[in-house]
Amino acid sequence: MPRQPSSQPTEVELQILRVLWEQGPSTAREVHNRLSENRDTNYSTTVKMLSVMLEKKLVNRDDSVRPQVFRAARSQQQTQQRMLKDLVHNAYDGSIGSLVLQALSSKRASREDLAEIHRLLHELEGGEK
Amino acid sequence: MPRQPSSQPTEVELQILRVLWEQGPSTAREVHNRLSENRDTNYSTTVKMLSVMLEKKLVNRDDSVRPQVFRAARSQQQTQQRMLKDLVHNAYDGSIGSLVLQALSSKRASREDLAEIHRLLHELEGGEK
DNA sequence: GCGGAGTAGCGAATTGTTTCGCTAACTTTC
DNA sequence: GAAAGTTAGCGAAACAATTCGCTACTCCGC
Repeated sequence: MPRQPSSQPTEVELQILRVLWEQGPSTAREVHNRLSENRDTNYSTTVKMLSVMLEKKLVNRDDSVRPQVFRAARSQQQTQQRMLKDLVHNAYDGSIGSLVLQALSSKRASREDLAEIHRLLHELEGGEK
Repeated sequence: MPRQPSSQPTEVELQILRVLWEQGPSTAREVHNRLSENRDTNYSTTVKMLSVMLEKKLVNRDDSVRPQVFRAARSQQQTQQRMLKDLVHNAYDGSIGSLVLQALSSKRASREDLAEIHRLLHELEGGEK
């Protein structure tokens, strides 16, 4: 019996998506240049990954220009959201709270983040009757 | 050129680990029974997965008793911690704060969780001079 | 100690991921 | 418009994850 496809971007795919999120729509060459700063990888591989990701609809491709331009199909936020949800579901028994608790206690967030979190927290608590 | 192994438990492995965390040290049969409540899987598969996980050191096995008993090699907390760290690193550019913000704003945690988070937050803020 | 039931494990098949060599097509430059 | 460089893409190889059939082993009750 076959196994079910994961639907989540893999590690390498995520690296490519991050490039696209960071520097916006890019050619294969541009993606590759950025990517090869951190990983030792061949241009062919980058192109292939992009074509695989195109099939999975993780990216879009604009064929009307040369060279072709790739875009992330989903925003970073959407993708994070989904991955986070998956993690909570798979590893935290669905409890966001316990994830947050662990995140906060394990390492420290920046001062600004803490303030922001505090603000948001008040809002949430206020929101509840 | 080969690629590097992931080091993180996969989805199925995680399911097995969750069984072990929840019901403690268990035989293959016990793991399987629990597992097959949710997924349609063969006993052979469970045994194989356990043996793969043994090689990866995700679980320990006590051979001195029959049938053999499996234990999770790491606690749920440790595992969560590591997965969380990975997610933050791979998808959130290392910013725990932004993960927490998203977690809190996207869905709501339970009332108790919120209170707990609030308490912890005070502590953290107080802790910083 | 034999037969049946459950346990342990190997090895192969299948699918998914990542890699890159090689070729073709297209662009630019002279 | 030919040579040189760049881009696009296919197909195969290497490896990882998941599945299960089949076999052998262990243990129990008789």
